[in-house]
Amino acid sequence: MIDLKLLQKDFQDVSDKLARKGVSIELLNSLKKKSEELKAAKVAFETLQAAQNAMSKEFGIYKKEGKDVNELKARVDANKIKITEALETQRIEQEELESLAMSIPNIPDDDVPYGKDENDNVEIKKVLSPREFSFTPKEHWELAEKNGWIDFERGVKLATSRFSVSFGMGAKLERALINFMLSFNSKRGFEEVSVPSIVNRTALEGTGQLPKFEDDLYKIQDQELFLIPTAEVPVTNLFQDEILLPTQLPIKMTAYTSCFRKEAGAAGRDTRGMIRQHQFHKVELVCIAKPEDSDKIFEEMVQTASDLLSALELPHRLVTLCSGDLGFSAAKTVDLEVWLPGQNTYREISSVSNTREFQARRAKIRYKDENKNSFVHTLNGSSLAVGRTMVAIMENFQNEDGSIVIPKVLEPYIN
RNA sequence: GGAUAGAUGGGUGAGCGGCUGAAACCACAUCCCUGCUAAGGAUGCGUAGGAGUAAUCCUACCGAGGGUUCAAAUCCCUCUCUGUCCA
Repeated sequence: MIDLKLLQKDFQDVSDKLARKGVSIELLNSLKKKSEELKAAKVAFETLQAAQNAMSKEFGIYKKEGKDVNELKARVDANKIKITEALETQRIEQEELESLAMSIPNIPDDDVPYGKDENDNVEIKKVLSPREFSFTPKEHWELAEKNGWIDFERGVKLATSRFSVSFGMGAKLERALINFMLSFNSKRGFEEVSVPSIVNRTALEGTGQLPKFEDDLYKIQDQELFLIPTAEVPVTNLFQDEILLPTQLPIKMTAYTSCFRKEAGAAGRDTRGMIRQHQFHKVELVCIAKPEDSDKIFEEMVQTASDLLSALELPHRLVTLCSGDLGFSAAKTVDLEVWLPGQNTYREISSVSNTREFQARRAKIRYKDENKNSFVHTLNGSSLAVGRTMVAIMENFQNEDGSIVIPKVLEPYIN
Protein backbone atom coordinates (compact mmCIF):
# COMPACT_ATOMS: atom_id res chain seq x y z
CA MET A 1 0.00 0.00 0.00
CA ILE A 2 1.25 3.48 -0.66
CA ASP A 3 2.02 5.77 2.24
CA LEU A 4 -1.06 7.94 2.80
CA LYS A 5 0.88 10.42 4.90
CA LEU A 6 3.33 10.88 2.07
CA LEU A 7 0.43 11.38 -0.31
CA GLN A 8 -0.95 14.16 1.90
CA LYS A 9 2.41 15.81 2.35
CA ASP A 10 3.84 15.51 -1.15
CA PHE A 11 0.79 15.14 -3.31
CA GLN A 12 2.40 16.64 -6.39
CA ASP A 13 5.45 14.44 -6.22
CA VAL A 14 3.53 11.22 -5.57
CA SER A 15 0.99 11.87 -8.29
CA ASP A 16 3.73 12.74 -10.80
CA LYS A 17 5.50 9.50 -10.07
CA LEU A 18 2.37 7.39 -10.19
CA ALA A 19 1.31 9.04 -13.43
CA ARG A 20 4.31 7.31 -14.98
CA LYS A 21 2.72 4.05 -13.96
CA GLY A 22 -0.60 5.08 -15.46
CA VAL A 23 -2.48 6.12 -12.32
CA SER A 24 -4.84 9.03 -12.91
CA ILE A 25 -4.61 12.19 -10.86
CA GLU A 26 -8.39 12.07 -10.28
CA LEU A 27 -8.04 8.77 -8.49
CA LEU A 28 -5.27 10.13 -6.28
CA ASN A 29 -7.23 13.26 -5.59
CA SER A 30 -10.19 11.30 -4.36
CA LEU A 31 -7.87 9.18 -2.27
CA LYS A 32 -6.39 12.27 -0.65
CA LYS A 33 -9.83 13.71 -0.02
CA LYS A 34 -11.02 10.44 1.46
CA SER A 35 -8.12 10.20 3.86
CA GLU A 36 -8.78 13.72 5.07
CA GLU A 37 -12.45 12.95 5.55
CA LEU A 38 -11.62 9.84 7.47
CA LYS A 39 -9.32 11.78 9.75
CA ALA A 40 -12.06 14.28 10.52
CA ALA A 41 -14.55 11.49 11.16
CA LYS A 42 -12.09 9.83 13.50
CA VAL A 43 -11.48 12.98 15.50
CA ALA A 44 -15.23 13.53 15.83
CA PHE A 45 -15.78 10.00 17.03
CA GLU A 46 -12.87 10.00 19.45
CA THR A 47 -13.98 13.24 21.06
CA LEU A 48 -17.41 11.78 21.75
CA GLN A 49 -15.90 8.55 22.97
CA ALA A 50 -13.60 10.40 25.37
CA ALA A 51 -16.64 12.17 26.86
CA GLN A 52 -18.41 8.84 27.18
CA ASN A 53 -15.47 7.24 28.96
CA ALA A 54 -15.22 10.16 31.36
CA MET A 55 -18.90 9.97 32.19
CA SER A 56 -18.69 6.24 32.73
CA LYS A 57 -15.91 6.76 35.23
CA GLU A 58 -18.01 9.32 37.02
CA PHE A 59 -20.87 6.86 37.05
CA GLY A 60 -18.80 4.41 39.02
CA ILE A 61 -17.84 7.08 41.53
CA TYR A 62 -21.45 8.21 41.93
CA LYS A 63 -22.54 4.65 42.63
CA LYS A 64 -19.82 4.18 45.19
CA GLU A 65 -20.79 7.38 46.96
CA GLY A 66 -24.48 6.51 46.72
CA LYS A 67 -25.32 9.60 44.68
CA ASP A 68 -28.26 9.80 42.31
CA VAL A 69 -27.27 8.77 38.78
CA ASN A 70 -30.45 9.60 36.87
CA GLU A 71 -29.28 12.95 35.54
CA LEU A 72 -25.90 11.52 34.53
CA LYS A 73 -27.52 8.57 32.84
CA ALA A 74 -29.67 10.88 30.73
CA ARG A 75 -26.56 12.69 29.51
CA VAL A 76 -24.76 9.43 28.82
CA ASP A 77 -27.69 8.07 26.84
CA ALA A 78 -27.88 11.19 24.71
CA ASN A 79 -24.18 11.03 23.98
CA LYS A 80 -24.44 7.39 23.07
CA ILE A 81 -26.78 8.12 20.19
CA LYS A 82 -24.24 10.53 18.76
CA ILE A 83 -21.47 8.00 19.18
CA THR A 84 -23.35 5.36 17.25
CA GLU A 85 -23.81 7.77 14.36
CA ALA A 86 -20.20 8.93 14.41
CA LEU A 87 -18.96 5.38 14.47
CA GLU A 88 -21.03 4.46 11.46
CA THR A 89 -19.73 7.45 9.51
CA GLN A 90 -16.19 6.52 10.37
CA ARG A 91 -16.71 2.89 9.40
CA ILE A 92 -18.00 3.82 5.97
CA GLU A 93 -15.16 6.27 5.37
CA GLN A 94 -12.66 3.66 6.46
CA GLU A 95 -14.02 1.03 4.09
CA GLU A 96 -14.07 3.38 1.15
CA LEU A 97 -10.56 4.55 1.82
CA GLU A 98 -9.20 1.06 2.14
CA SER A 99 -10.69 -0.28 -1.05
CA LEU A 100 -9.36 2.77 -2.85
CA ALA A 101 -5.89 2.65 -1.34
CA MET A 102 -5.45 -1.09 -1.82
CA SER A 103 -5.92 -0.76 -5.57
CA ILE A 104 -3.18 1.82 -6.06
CA PRO A 105 0.14 0.44 -7.28
CA ASN A 106 3.55 1.11 -5.80
CA ILE A 107 5.46 4.28 -6.59
CA PRO A 108 8.30 3.62 -9.04
CA ASP A 109 11.86 4.48 -8.03
CA ASP A 110 13.36 7.66 -9.44
CA ASP A 111 15.83 5.76 -11.60
CA VAL A 112 13.14 3.69 -13.32
CA PRO A 113 13.08 4.70 -17.00
CA TYR A 114 9.87 6.22 -18.27
CA GLY A 115 7.98 4.17 -20.83
CA LYS A 116 4.66 2.78 -21.94
CA ASP A 117 5.21 -0.93 -22.29
CA GLU A 118 7.82 -3.66 -22.66
CA ASN A 119 9.19 -2.02 -25.81
CA ASP A 120 10.52 0.80 -23.66
CA ASN A 121 12.48 -1.44 -21.30
CA VAL A 122 16.19 -0.66 -21.12
CA GLU A 123 18.88 -3.25 -21.59
CA ILE A 124 21.62 -3.14 -18.95
CA LYS A 125 23.99 -5.73 -20.35
CA LYS A 126 24.34 -9.02 -22.15
CA VAL A 127 26.00 -12.02 -20.51
CA LEU A 128 27.55 -14.78 -22.65
CA SER A 129 27.26 -14.69 -26.42
CA PRO A 130 24.73 -16.81 -28.25
CA ARG A 131 26.21 -19.85 -29.93
CA GLU A 132 26.64 -19.95 -33.70
CA PHE A 133 24.58 -22.72 -35.26
CA SER A 134 25.64 -24.51 -38.45
CA PHE A 135 22.00 -25.50 -38.96
CA THR A 136 18.64 -23.87 -38.33
CA PRO A 137 17.87 -24.35 -34.63
CA LYS A 138 14.48 -25.86 -33.85
CA GLU A 139 11.96 -24.53 -31.40
CA HIS A 140 11.60 -26.26 -28.08
CA TRP A 141 8.22 -27.89 -28.59
CA GLU A 142 9.53 -29.74 -31.58
CA LEU A 143 12.62 -30.85 -29.66
CA ALA A 144 10.58 -31.76 -26.58
CA GLU A 145 8.27 -34.03 -28.54
CA LYS A 146 11.02 -35.50 -30.66
CA ASN A 147 12.96 -36.56 -27.55
CA GLY A 148 9.86 -37.73 -25.75
CA TRP A 149 10.50 -35.31 -22.90
CA ILE A 150 7.24 -33.45 -22.88
CA ASP A 151 3.74 -34.52 -23.83
CA PHE A 152 1.44 -31.60 -24.46
CA GLU A 153 -1.66 -33.62 -25.50
CA ARG A 154 -1.73 -35.72 -22.37
CA GLY A 155 -1.54 -32.60 -20.23
CA VAL A 156 -4.68 -31.39 -21.92
CA LYS A 157 -6.30 -34.79 -21.38
CA LEU A 158 -5.66 -34.63 -17.66
CA ALA A 159 -6.59 -31.00 -17.10
CA THR A 160 -7.10 -28.54 -19.89
CA SER A 161 -5.05 -26.55 -22.38
CA ARG A 162 -1.76 -25.08 -21.15
CA PHE A 163 -0.94 -28.10 -19.02
CA SER A 164 1.76 -30.57 -19.97
CA VAL A 165 3.42 -33.75 -18.75
CA SER A 166 7.15 -34.48 -18.56
CA PHE A 167 8.51 -37.97 -19.17
CA GLY A 168 11.83 -39.71 -18.71
CA MET A 169 14.81 -37.44 -19.18
CA GLY A 170 12.44 -34.47 -19.39
CA ALA A 171 11.12 -35.21 -15.91
CA LYS A 172 14.64 -35.90 -14.65
CA LEU A 173 15.93 -32.65 -16.04
CA GLU A 174 13.11 -30.82 -14.33
CA ARG A 175 13.98 -32.38 -10.98
CA ALA A 176 17.69 -31.80 -11.53
CA LEU A 177 17.10 -28.13 -12.26
CA ILE A 178 15.05 -27.64 -9.11
CA ASN A 179 17.70 -29.30 -6.97
CA PHE A 180 20.55 -27.52 -8.68
CA MET A 181 18.91 -24.12 -8.26
CA LEU A 182 18.10 -24.68 -4.59
CA SER A 183 21.65 -25.85 -3.86
CA PHE A 184 23.11 -22.93 -5.77
CA ASN A 185 20.98 -20.40 -3.89
CA SER A 186 21.65 -22.14 -0.63
CA LYS A 187 25.40 -21.75 -1.16
CA ARG A 188 24.80 -18.05 -1.73
CA GLY A 189 23.28 -17.74 1.73
CA PHE A 190 19.61 -18.10 0.96
CA GLU A 191 17.89 -20.38 3.44
CA GLU A 192 15.68 -23.07 1.98
CA VAL A 193 12.03 -23.02 2.98
CA SER A 194 9.15 -25.25 2.00
CA VAL A 195 5.75 -23.58 2.12
CA PRO A 196 2.05 -24.31 1.41
CA SER A 197 0.81 -24.03 -2.17
CA ILE A 198 -2.53 -22.74 -0.94
CA VAL A 199 -2.88 -19.43 0.85
CA ASN A 200 -5.67 -17.27 2.22
CA ARG A 201 -6.92 -13.86 1.15
CA THR A 202 -4.90 -11.95 3.73
CA ALA A 203 -1.64 -13.34 2.39
CA LEU A 204 -2.54 -12.37 -1.17
CA GLU A 205 -3.54 -8.89 -0.06
CA GLY A 206 -0.22 -8.61 1.74
CA THR A 207 1.84 -9.12 -1.38
CA GLY A 208 -0.54 -7.21 -3.66
CA GLN A 209 -2.21 -9.89 -5.82
CA LEU A 210 -5.54 -9.05 -4.19
CA PRO A 211 -7.90 -7.28 -4.32
CA LYS A 212 -7.09 -6.22 -7.87
CA PHE A 213 -6.08 -9.40 -9.65
CA GLU A 214 -8.47 -12.05 -8.43
CA ASP A 215 -9.22 -13.10 -12.01
CA ASP A 216 -5.65 -14.30 -12.44
CA LEU A 217 -5.87 -16.69 -9.51
CA TYR A 218 -7.27 -20.17 -9.06
CA LYS A 219 -9.70 -20.07 -6.17
CA ILE A 220 -10.72 -23.09 -4.13
CA GLN A 221 -14.46 -23.52 -4.46
CA ASP A 222 -16.50 -22.26 -1.50
CA GLN A 223 -13.41 -21.32 0.48
CA GLU A 224 -11.43 -18.14 0.81
CA LEU A 225 -8.33 -20.00 -0.32
CA PHE A 226 -6.28 -19.71 -3.49
CA LEU A 227 -3.53 -21.61 -5.29
CA ILE A 228 -0.35 -19.56 -5.15
CA PRO A 229 0.70 -17.76 -8.34
CA THR A 230 4.29 -17.57 -7.03
CA ALA A 231 6.24 -18.59 -3.92
CA GLU A 232 6.67 -14.88 -3.26
CA VAL A 233 3.22 -14.93 -1.64
CA PRO A 234 3.69 -17.57 1.09
CA VAL A 235 7.37 -16.81 1.69
CA THR A 236 6.99 -13.04 2.07
CA ASN A 237 3.91 -13.49 4.24
CA LEU A 238 5.83 -15.78 6.58
CA PHE A 239 6.57 -12.64 8.56
CA GLN A 240 3.19 -10.99 8.17
CA ASP A 241 2.19 -8.99 11.24
CA GLU A 242 5.55 -9.49 12.93
CA ILE A 243 8.06 -7.10 14.39
CA LEU A 244 11.54 -8.37 13.62
CA LEU A 245 14.74 -7.63 15.48
CA PRO A 246 17.41 -5.77 13.50
CA THR A 247 19.79 -8.65 14.21
CA GLN A 248 17.50 -10.98 12.24
CA LEU A 249 17.89 -8.90 9.10
CA PRO A 250 18.45 -9.40 6.28
CA ILE A 251 16.43 -12.57 5.93
CA LYS A 252 17.33 -14.32 2.69
CA MET A 253 15.22 -17.26 1.60
CA THR A 254 14.80 -19.53 -1.36
CA ALA A 255 11.85 -21.79 -2.03
CA TYR A 256 10.69 -24.18 -4.69
CA THR A 257 6.97 -24.33 -5.42
CA SER A 258 4.57 -25.04 -8.20
CA CYS A 259 2.89 -21.86 -9.38
CA PHE A 260 -0.66 -21.61 -10.66
CA ARG A 261 -1.92 -18.86 -12.92
CA LYS A 262 -5.09 -18.54 -14.91
CA GLU A 263 -3.25 -16.39 -17.44
CA ALA A 264 -6.41 -14.36 -17.88
CA GLY A 265 -5.88 -11.93 -20.70
CA ALA A 266 -3.09 -13.99 -22.24
CA ALA A 267 -5.34 -15.71 -24.78
CA GLY A 268 -3.46 -16.35 -27.99
CA ARG A 269 -0.03 -15.57 -26.50
CA ASP A 270 2.56 -18.34 -26.43
CA THR A 271 -0.05 -20.97 -27.06
CA ARG A 272 2.51 -23.47 -28.29
CA GLY A 273 5.00 -25.12 -26.02
CA MET A 274 5.66 -24.49 -22.40
CA ILE A 275 6.45 -20.80 -22.22
CA ARG A 276 3.11 -19.93 -20.71
CA GLN A 277 1.47 -22.66 -18.67
CA HIS A 278 -1.26 -22.67 -16.03
CA GLN A 279 0.95 -24.67 -13.71
CA PHE A 280 4.73 -24.36 -13.67
CA HIS A 281 7.65 -24.92 -11.37
CA LYS A 282 9.70 -22.07 -10.04
CA VAL A 283 12.50 -21.56 -7.55
CA GLU A 284 12.12 -18.21 -5.90
CA LEU A 285 14.30 -15.84 -3.90
CA VAL A 286 12.70 -13.67 -1.23
CA CYS A 287 14.49 -11.19 1.01
CA ILE A 288 13.41 -9.09 3.94
CA ALA A 289 15.82 -6.24 4.52
CA LYS A 290 16.39 -2.99 6.32
CA PRO A 291 15.61 -0.06 4.01
CA GLU A 292 19.26 1.01 3.84
CA ASP A 293 20.30 -2.48 2.69
CA SER A 294 17.65 -3.14 0.10
CA ASP A 295 19.51 -1.77 -2.92
CA LYS A 296 22.50 -3.91 -2.11
CA ILE A 297 20.35 -7.00 -1.61
CA PHE A 298 18.56 -6.27 -4.86
CA GLU A 299 21.85 -6.31 -6.76
CA GLU A 300 22.83 -9.49 -4.99
CA MET A 301 19.60 -11.19 -6.08
CA VAL A 302 20.00 -10.08 -9.69
CA GLN A 303 23.59 -11.30 -9.63
CA THR A 304 22.58 -14.65 -8.14
CA ALA A 305 19.99 -15.25 -10.86
CA SER A 306 22.42 -14.15 -13.55
CA ASP A 307 25.18 -16.39 -12.18
CA LEU A 308 22.77 -19.29 -12.16
CA LEU A 309 22.12 -18.79 -15.85
CA SER A 310 25.84 -18.48 -16.50
CA ALA A 311 26.50 -21.71 -14.60
CA LEU A 312 24.01 -23.36 -16.93
CA GLU A 313 25.92 -21.76 -19.85
CA LEU A 314 22.82 -19.93 -20.99
CA PRO A 315 23.31 -16.59 -22.77
CA HIS A 316 21.07 -13.93 -21.32
CA ARG A 317 20.62 -10.24 -20.84
CA LEU A 318 19.52 -7.95 -18.04
CA VAL A 319 16.76 -5.46 -18.63
CA THR A 320 15.38 -2.68 -16.44
CA LEU A 321 11.62 -2.51 -16.72
CA CYS A 322 10.23 0.85 -17.69
CA SER A 323 7.56 2.53 -15.58
CA GLY A 324 4.68 1.29 -17.73
CA ASP A 325 5.79 -2.35 -17.62
CA LEU A 326 6.42 -2.40 -13.87
CA GLY A 327 4.22 -4.72 -11.84
CA PHE A 328 1.67 -3.56 -9.30
CA SER A 329 3.81 -4.03 -6.18
CA ALA A 330 7.23 -3.24 -7.62
CA ALA A 331 9.18 -0.01 -7.19
CA LYS A 332 11.88 -1.37 -9.43
CA THR A 333 12.31 -4.53 -11.47
CA VAL A 334 15.13 -6.09 -13.42
CA ASP A 335 14.18 -8.89 -15.76
CA LEU A 336 16.60 -11.56 -16.89
CA GLU A 337 15.91 -12.66 -20.43
CA VAL A 338 17.40 -15.85 -21.76
CA TRP A 339 18.42 -16.31 -25.36
CA LEU A 340 16.20 -18.71 -27.29
CA PRO A 341 17.87 -19.56 -30.62
CA GLY A 342 14.79 -21.46 -31.86
CA GLN A 343 12.69 -18.34 -31.46
CA ASN A 344 15.67 -16.11 -32.26
CA THR A 345 14.88 -13.81 -29.36
CA TYR A 346 15.43 -13.12 -25.66
CA ARG A 347 12.59 -14.23 -23.37
CA GLU A 348 11.95 -13.47 -19.73
CA ILE A 349 13.14 -16.22 -17.42
CA SER A 350 13.46 -14.30 -14.17
CA SER A 351 12.14 -11.13 -12.69
CA VAL A 352 13.71 -9.51 -9.63
CA SER A 353 11.76 -6.79 -7.86
CA ASN A 354 12.23 -4.47 -4.94
CA THR A 355 8.84 -3.55 -3.51
CA ARG A 356 10.44 -1.29 -0.87
CA GLU A 357 7.87 -0.92 1.94
CA PHE A 358 4.82 -1.41 -0.26
CA GLN A 359 4.22 -5.04 0.72
CA ALA A 360 5.55 -4.54 4.23
CA ARG A 361 2.92 -1.89 4.85
CA ARG A 362 0.15 -4.15 3.57
CA ALA A 363 1.41 -7.25 5.36
CA LYS A 364 2.50 -5.30 8.46
CA ILE A 365 6.08 -6.55 8.47
CA ARG A 366 8.19 -4.28 10.65
CA TYR A 367 11.45 -4.26 12.53
CA LYS A 368 12.74 -2.49 15.61
CA ASP A 369 14.73 0.47 14.36
CA GLU A 370 16.38 2.11 17.36
CA ASN A 371 13.35 2.79 19.52
CA LYS A 372 10.63 2.95 16.93
CA ASN A 373 9.23 0.34 14.58
CA SER A 374 9.75 0.78 10.87
CA PHE A 375 8.61 -1.12 7.84
CA VAL A 376 11.10 -3.46 6.28
CA HIS A 377 11.77 -3.67 2.57
CA THR A 378 10.70 -6.85 0.80
CA LEU A 379 12.25 -8.16 -2.39
CA ASN A 380 11.54 -11.13 -4.58
CA GLY A 381 12.97 -12.71 -7.67
CA SER A 382 12.72 -15.90 -9.64
CA SER A 383 15.74 -18.07 -9.75
CA LEU A 384 14.58 -19.45 -12.05
CA ALA A 385 11.34 -20.42 -13.79
CA VAL A 386 12.04 -24.13 -14.31
CA GLY A 387 9.93 -24.68 -17.43
CA ARG A 388 11.49 -21.77 -19.25
CA THR A 389 14.94 -22.93 -18.20
CA MET A 390 14.17 -26.29 -19.80
CA VAL A 391 13.06 -24.49 -22.92
CA ALA A 392 16.32 -22.58 -22.94
CA ILE A 393 18.41 -25.71 -22.42
CA MET A 394 16.62 -27.53 -25.23
CA GLU A 395 17.03 -24.71 -27.70
CA ASN A 396 20.60 -23.76 -26.79
CA PHE A 397 22.01 -27.25 -26.38
CA GLN A 398 20.40 -28.94 -29.38
CA ASN A 399 22.31 -30.88 -31.99
CA GLU A 400 21.43 -31.01 -35.66
CA ASP A 401 19.74 -34.41 -35.23
CA GLY A 402 17.49 -32.98 -32.50
CA SER A 403 19.28 -34.61 -29.57
CA ILE A 404 20.11 -32.44 -26.59
CA VAL A 405 23.27 -32.12 -24.50
CA ILE A 406 22.74 -31.72 -20.76
CA PRO A 407 24.69 -28.77 -19.24
CA LYS A 408 27.73 -30.04 -17.33
CA VAL A 409 26.71 -28.59 -13.95
CA LEU A 410 23.53 -30.64 -14.02
CA GLU A 411 25.24 -33.99 -14.48
CA PRO A 412 25.56 -34.70 -10.74
CA TYR A 413 21.90 -33.93 -10.34
CA ILE A 414 20.64 -36.16 -13.13
CA ASN A 415 21.69 -39.52 -11.73
C1' G B 1 -17.73 -36.23 13.08
C1' G B 2 -18.60 -36.05 18.91
C1' A B 3 -16.85 -34.33 23.85
C1' U B 4 -13.76 -31.13 26.56
C1' A B 5 -9.98 -27.34 27.80
C1' G B 6 -7.77 -23.17 26.12
C1' A B 7 -6.35 -18.44 23.01
C1' U B 8 -3.69 -12.05 27.32
C1' G B 9 2.35 -7.67 25.64
C1' G B 10 9.16 -10.26 22.58
C1' G B 11 8.50 -15.05 25.90
C1' U B 12 6.25 -17.57 30.39
C1' G B 13 1.93 -16.28 32.92
C1' A B 14 -1.84 -13.41 36.72
C1' G B 15 -6.28 -10.93 36.11
C1' C B 16 -13.18 -9.56 41.42
C1' G B 17 -17.79 -5.87 35.28
C1' G B 18 -15.36 0.31 37.05
C1' C B 19 -9.16 1.69 40.84
C1' U B 20 -6.19 -3.04 34.49
C1' G B 21 -3.07 -1.06 28.83
C1' A B 22 -3.06 -4.86 31.90
C1' A B 23 0.50 -8.01 38.10
C1' A B 24 4.78 -11.06 38.43
C1' C B 25 8.85 -13.36 36.18
C1' C B 26 12.15 -13.85 31.93
C1' A B 27 14.32 -11.44 27.84
C1' C B 28 15.98 -6.67 26.13
C1' A B 29 18.14 -1.37 26.73
C1' U B 30 20.72 2.36 29.64
C1' C B 31 23.14 3.41 34.18
C1' C B 32 25.47 2.10 39.06
C1' C B 33 28.38 -1.38 41.72
C1' U B 34 31.97 -5.04 40.95
C1' G B 35 38.03 -6.46 38.66
C1' C B 36 36.35 -11.13 36.44
C1' U B 37 34.61 -15.88 32.60
C1' A B 38 29.50 -14.58 37.50
C1' A B 39 26.41 -11.93 40.82
C1' G B 40 23.77 -7.60 42.79
C1' G B 41 21.12 -2.80 42.39
C1' A B 42 18.35 1.46 39.71
C1' U B 43 15.46 2.97 35.67
C1' G B 44 13.09 2.09 31.16
C1' C B 45 10.57 -1.21 27.90
C1' G B 46 3.47 -3.43 23.67
C1' U B 47 1.07 -1.76 18.85
C1' A B 48 -1.57 1.70 15.81
C1' G B 49 -3.82 6.44 15.09
C1' G B 50 -4.64 11.53 16.61
C1' A B 51 -3.87 16.70 19.38
C1' G B 52 0.37 19.79 21.13
C1' U B 53 6.84 23.58 20.28
C1' A B 54 7.15 20.39 24.46
C1' A B 55 6.09 18.07 29.16
C1' U B 56 1.88 15.61 28.21
C1' C B 57 -2.93 14.18 26.73
C1' C B 58 -6.89 11.53 23.85
C1' U B 59 -8.77 7.01 21.03
C1' A B 60 -8.52 1.86 19.77
C1' C B 61 -6.47 -3.04 20.53
C1' C B 62 -6.15 -8.92 25.79
C1' G B 63 -7.61 -14.96 18.82
C1' A B 64 -11.70 -12.64 15.07
C1' G B 65 -16.65 -10.71 14.64
C1' G B 66 -21.22 -9.47 16.94
C1' G B 67 -24.25 -8.61 21.57
C1' U B 68 -25.59 -7.16 26.90
C1' U B 69 -24.17 -2.73 30.10
C1' C B 70 -23.54 4.04 31.83
C1' A B 71 -18.94 0.84 31.88
C1' A B 72 -16.27 -5.68 29.22
C1' A B 73 -9.69 -8.84 28.98
C1' U B 74 -13.62 -10.08 32.60
C1' C B 75 -20.85 -11.81 31.00
C1' C B 76 -23.59 -13.91 26.33
C1' C B 77 -23.56 -15.64 21.01
C1' U B 78 -21.02 -17.02 16.36
C1' C B 79 -16.54 -18.20 13.97
C1' U B 80 -11.24 -19.51 13.59
C1' C B 81 -7.14 -21.86 15.61
C1' U B 82 -4.51 -25.04 19.33
C1' G B 83 -4.34 -29.05 23.05
C1' U B 84 -6.59 -33.54 25.12
C1' C B 85 -10.09 -37.55 24.99
C1' C B 86 -13.80 -40.52 22.11
C1' A B 87 -15.53 -42.46 17.42
